[in-house]
Parts: sequence; C-alpha cells; structure tokens
Amino acid sequence: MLRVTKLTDYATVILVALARAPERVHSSAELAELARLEAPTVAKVLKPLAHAGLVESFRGASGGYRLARPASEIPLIAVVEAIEGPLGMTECSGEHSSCEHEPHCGVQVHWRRINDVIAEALGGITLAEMLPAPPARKAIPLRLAPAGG
Amino acid sequence: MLRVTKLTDYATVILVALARAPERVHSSAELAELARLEAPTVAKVLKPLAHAGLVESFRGASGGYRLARPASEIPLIAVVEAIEGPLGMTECSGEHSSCEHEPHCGVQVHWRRINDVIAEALGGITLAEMLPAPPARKAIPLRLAPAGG
DNA sequence: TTAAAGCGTACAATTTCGGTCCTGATTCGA
DNA sequence: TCGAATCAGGACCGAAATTGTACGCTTTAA
Repeated sequence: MLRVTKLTDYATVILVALARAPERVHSSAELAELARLEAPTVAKVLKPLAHAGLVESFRGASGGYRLARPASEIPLIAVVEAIEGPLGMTECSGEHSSCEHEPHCGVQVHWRRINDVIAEALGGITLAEMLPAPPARKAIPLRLAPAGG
Repeated sequence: MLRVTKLTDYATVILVALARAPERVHSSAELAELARLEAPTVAKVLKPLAHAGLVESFRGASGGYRLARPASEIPLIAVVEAIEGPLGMTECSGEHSSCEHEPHCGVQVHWRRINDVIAEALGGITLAEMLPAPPARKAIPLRLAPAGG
C-alpha cells in the first residue's frame, strides 16, 4: 500500500499539537490527551523524535517535550525518517544494495531516482503546513510539475 | 519504511523483461529465467498484473503473457497499484476514513494531498523509462519542481 | 487425448507493526 | 536528603502483512 506506518501518522499529530504552543513543555501524558492517543503509544513515538532532534526532551519533574525548531523548519521527510528509518522505496534503493539480483537487475537505478522524487516531495512540506489553517496561509504547493498543464 | 513490497519490485523487473520483446508471448517459466526469479513467484506476480490489464494472458499450450500496451503507456503507479492496491499514505488518506480520530485529527486532509503528490510522481514515470537505456533516451524528468532552482 | 500453461486458492514461515509494561536515570520541590 | 514526576531504554507479546510454495482445476494447441 505504499504508506507510512500508523506511528508516523501519530507523530505528525503529536508534533502538530506541540507546534500549537511551541514555547511550552508538554509531558507525554498531556500530549496523549491533546492527540487523543494512548499514553504509552505517545511516549513510544516521542523517543525517536527526540533522537532525531525534532523535539527537545526535559527529564525530571515538570519535564516533557518541546519542538526543537520552528514548525516551518521541520520537513515531513524528517518525521518519516525519524520514525521509519531512511527512505527506501525498494530493497535496493538505499546506498548499498544487498540484493543478489543487482548485477542483472537493471531497474534499481531507476528506483533510486524515484526514491529521490518521493524524498523531495516529502521534503517540500513542513510541519507548519500541517497546522490547521491560521488566518491566511498560502496554498500548499504540492504540484509535481507546474500546474499549467 | 515507506517502500513498495518486493513483489512490486519484481513486477517492474518482469514487466521490463516483457517490454524488451513486446510482441512475443512469454511463459512465466521463461520470465522467471529472464528475471532470475523463482517460477512460482513470477506466476504469482503476473496474476494481479493481468487482472489490472497491464499484461495480456493466453491460456493453454504455448500460452503466456504479453504487454497489453506499449511500455510508454504504463505508468509506474499502475504497477504499484496493481500489486499493492490503491495508494494510501495513511489509514485515513483513502476516500472514506474509518479512523476514530478523524473529527479532531486535523492532519488527514494534508496526508491526502501528500498522497496526491506521490501518485503524481509515480504517474509521471512509465515503464519505458525503466528500460536499460536504448540509443538516445532523454533524461528521466524526475524533478518535483522546475529544475531552474 | 495429452501435455503445456495459466487460474484460483490455500498454507506455512518469517518479519514487521502496534501496543503495553518494567526498570532505571534525572530533575524539581519539600 | 528524600520523594514524586518524568523521560530513557529495553523487553515482550499478539496481530497482521509479506514472502514463498504447493495443489488441483480449466483452457488450449498439437
């Protein structure tokens, strides 16, 4: 189905919740309420997000999480890769293929290029654009080619 | 990790093999040899491909498979969807969401748009562009935006 | 009639995903 | 100093998807 996992989906919801009060520190329990998710699940998602440097974590009493950067500087690709690891459309599209068919395959080079397109698409969308529209946000520029077709 | 399944990868390899002799009818055993894959696996991949109308199947002795259309008219999205079903980046990005969080989710509309970008990217690449470069094929136009950046 | 070949379905092994829980380490506050 | 709150890092388990294989049936050419 070529889709991201639920965890990644949750991650965007949680990050959006954080982005609505970027200065405040939110505990994972609080975020669970905001996002209407189970607390353990939220905790699980936040860990790799912190590892990837997308959120800052504060331990101890009254600790919690906060966006490490403005939402407009967090591309979706970073979220996806934080949760799911490096993007790879096929087995062989990573940097070094461990695929036995490689020598006579002839398609992996193309998949790598496709990989790049997807990464570019996901890199061109930031968390800020996932926020419920504040006053006047310009339309999300999600066209592969100029719309003049 | 946001990738297509191996079966889809195989499908492209098999289709490329078919595309190199578009007039001939290939048995699945023959294709297995060409693609260096197990025969049962090839047979399994070809079935949904035939269902989707990407290849024609001929039963009986000296039967087999043949590309139903020129390779240049088979976009990659058709291959992916033939094997993996309709594209859906998240649970909710299909036509009707069965997600309990929908009312307060606020991100599903954005995922749908992202969905469209991916579909567009995959729709802009045809099987012909996966073929090992014949004489002078123009570069694969895999830019999200005009390259003038 | 026979053999070749696709069709449909089913099945087991493996891996991944989704979700939960537990035990530490760290920090704030009394 | 002590205790509570909170994150960190695993381990664990059930469910589902992927992967690969096999079997019996139907269709068609020779």
